[in-house]
Amino acid sequence: MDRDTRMRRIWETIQDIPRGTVANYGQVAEIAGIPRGARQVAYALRHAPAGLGLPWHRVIRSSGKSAFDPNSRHFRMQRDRLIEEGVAVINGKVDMKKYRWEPQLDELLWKPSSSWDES
DNA sequence: CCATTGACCGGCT
DNA sequence: TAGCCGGCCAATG
Repeated sequence: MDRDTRMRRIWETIQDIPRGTVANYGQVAEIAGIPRGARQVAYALRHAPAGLGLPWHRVIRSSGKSAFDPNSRHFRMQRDRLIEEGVAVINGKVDMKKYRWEPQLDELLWKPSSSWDES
């Protein structure tokens, strides 16, 4: 799988994260068909065209914390957007047990074959 | 080709 | 709970 295909799958997966829920990097990678690709998700997110309008704020670390520096503009934007969606952020942390995206099988299969074939 | 980097992760102290 | 640490893996230098 080449770089563009990987990034495309990652972006598509992130688009699927429902409002009011969050997903961690490793989870996005796995659903995108890239096991152990957490760092690739970070890369794809870093290089995503702004025009895609990805809900990037719904992607956080497995620890429940933002990947950004607490003093950064990104951190505040992420926190504010999550709160606006109804996701509780207590002491900079999200309760993963409660808000983690739990996609059902049919949610993963509605996509076109291009997203689940291998090679 | 080898070394470093990074919006990461999970186990262990 | 908070770090530290080794593992991870594509992109960069």
